This record gives sequence, structure tokens and C-alpha cells, in this order.
Amino acid sequence: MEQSLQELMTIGVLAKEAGVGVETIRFYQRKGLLKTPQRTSGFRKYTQADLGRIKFIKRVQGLGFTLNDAQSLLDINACSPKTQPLLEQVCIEKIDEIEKKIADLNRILGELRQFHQSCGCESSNNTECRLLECFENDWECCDSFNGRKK
Amino acid sequence: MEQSLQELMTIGVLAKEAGVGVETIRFYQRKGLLKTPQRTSGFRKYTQADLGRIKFIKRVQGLGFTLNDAQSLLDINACSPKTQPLLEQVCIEKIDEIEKKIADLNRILGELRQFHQSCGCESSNNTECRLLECFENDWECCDSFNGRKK
DNA sequence: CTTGAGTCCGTACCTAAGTACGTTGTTATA
DNA sequence: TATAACAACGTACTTAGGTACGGACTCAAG
Repeated sequence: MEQSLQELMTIGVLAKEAGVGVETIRFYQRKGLLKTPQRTSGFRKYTQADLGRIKFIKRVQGLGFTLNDAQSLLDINACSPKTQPLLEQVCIEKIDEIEKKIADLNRILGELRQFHQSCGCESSNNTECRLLECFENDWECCDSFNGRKK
Repeated sequence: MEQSLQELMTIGVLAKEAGVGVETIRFYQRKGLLKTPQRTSGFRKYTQADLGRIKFIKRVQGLGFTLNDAQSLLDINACSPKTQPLLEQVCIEKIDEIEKKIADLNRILGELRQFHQSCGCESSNNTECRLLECFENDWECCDSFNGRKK
């Protein structure tokens, strides 16, 4: 727990550990995603906590959240009786948001599959079918495919 | 089919019909997504075909494709035995990409729900629990929750 | 003690997909 | 005929999330 007992990392080591670039860390600091670190003779020194923070950021980012979202999550951070209602709300909002995103992607996926079936696969290899016409006909352009949906 | 028989649109009309901004059309032209149009006394004049092209672009864009993807699709355009494998590949890649995205989102949704259950709701109102610790412990940070999963 | 690797800083640049701006030219309408 | 509305052009700006550059320091190894 004592900071003096922890080994401190330079920015380069932290970058390597976190799998990001040095510039990215400076960028995160400018953005306020990382609090300004301790320095020894001008050099930034980081703790394991900073590493965890970056990993957390990259994790939620990989899940489709923006850096601003990550910031909000980090801002809440403590879930005590005091902050719990706020955290509750953010959670619910995020869950909602993700559910919407999934629904959206599923819709797109369906359309894409139909496009693929009707225009992009063997089923159309005996007709010339123009993409723009396919699109205008709601991806139902290829007679060879009509009537034999699986 | 004869161009002279079609009514030609100004850029403003085309923009309105297509539901995009005038600048967007000029931008698409610069990008090569729209071929350079005919002009009368300096003004761009567009056909129904151009309208279809823009609608197509907006549609595939809505399917998660980039403008570059749209360009490729328009370049392929004809889906004949010759071009079919390429189109097939583009489709499959996109479908794959979206499926991955959905799977990812489903995973985070699960995590987020678990986090919400274990950290964000009343079940945790007697402990202080930190998001980063939750994350590092795979969202199983709150003793009050452990052992009573529903 | 020198050399090279690492770090500092500010600033500029990058992609994607546009949006906005300022000036000049054209056209349709009152 | 005057004037508003629209078009053309090049350039700059926007957001997100970084990446790169250049000159100045500093630190560790030989």
C-alpha cells in the first residue's frame, strides 16, 4: 500500500507493460485519464495502480466505449452508499446502450446476410446482377435465389 | 435511358433528395465516389443514377461499411461469376467483423450486469468497492454478493 | 567521460467523414 | 432591374484517438 515500497516505473516501462505507446500515456495524461504522476528529476514515475488504470481503459475501450466513457467510469470508481445511486444509473445507462448497440448490429447482420445470400454467393452466378439494382430491390435482385430461401 | 430525356438536378436538389448536405456531395466527388458530373454554365447537373449511387452509399454505410468499402462495392458493381468471389470475400469479412463485435458486446454486457449486481446495487451498500478492483477480480469484488448469486 | 537510449516539451500531423467559411458568379422571382 | 437564393471554389475546421518530430535533458553502461 505504501507508495515508497512499490517499485516505480518510467513511462517507457509502463507503456510496454500496458501494451501502448509512450505518446499514448502522455496523451491520456493530457486528457485527464491519468492523474499527473510523481516525478524524479523531471521523469514521470508510475505505480502499479497506473498500470491497472490503463489496462482498465483499454479494456472498456475494446468493448466499444469511448475514452470519455472510460473517464466517467473512473470518475465514479468508488461505490459506497454515497455514490451508489450514481453508479447504479451509469450502469443502467450503459447496459441499455449496449443492448441497443447489439440490437442494431443484429439488424445490420441480418441485412448483410441477405445481401450476401442474394448477391454475393453462388446463387447468383448465372445472372448478371448489379449491386445498385439489388439495393433498390431490397437485396432481392437475383431470380435464381428467390423462392429458395433456407 | 437517354440522358437528355431525364430531368437533371442541381446539387441542392440532389442533396435534398438524398438527404445529405451539398458539401457532402462535393466531398464524395472529390473522393471519387461520384464521377464528375455534367455541367451547364458551371453548375453541376445530376441524374437519377447519381441519386441511386448516393442512396446506396448511405445504405451500406449504415451497414457498417466505410466510404472506402462503399467505393469497392461500387467498383465491383456487377456481381458476375468474375467478380463474385471478391464480393463474397468482402461480405464474409464484414459479417465476421460484426459477429465478433456482437459477441464482444454480449460478453461485456454480461460483465456489466454482474458488476451492476455485485457492485452497483443495494447488495453492496455495506462495503466500499472500487471499480478497478472489481475489474481486476473479474467483477467479483463484493463479499456481500459472493455466494448468493441468483 | 563519452555515447546511446530514454525522457522531456510543444507542436504538427494523421484518418474518417464530413461541416463551415468567405468570396465570387449565376439564376429565378418580385 | 434589383435582390434573394443558390452554386462554385479552395481552404480551414471538427471529433476521436492517437502518432510523429525536433531539439534539449538525463541516466546508465562501457
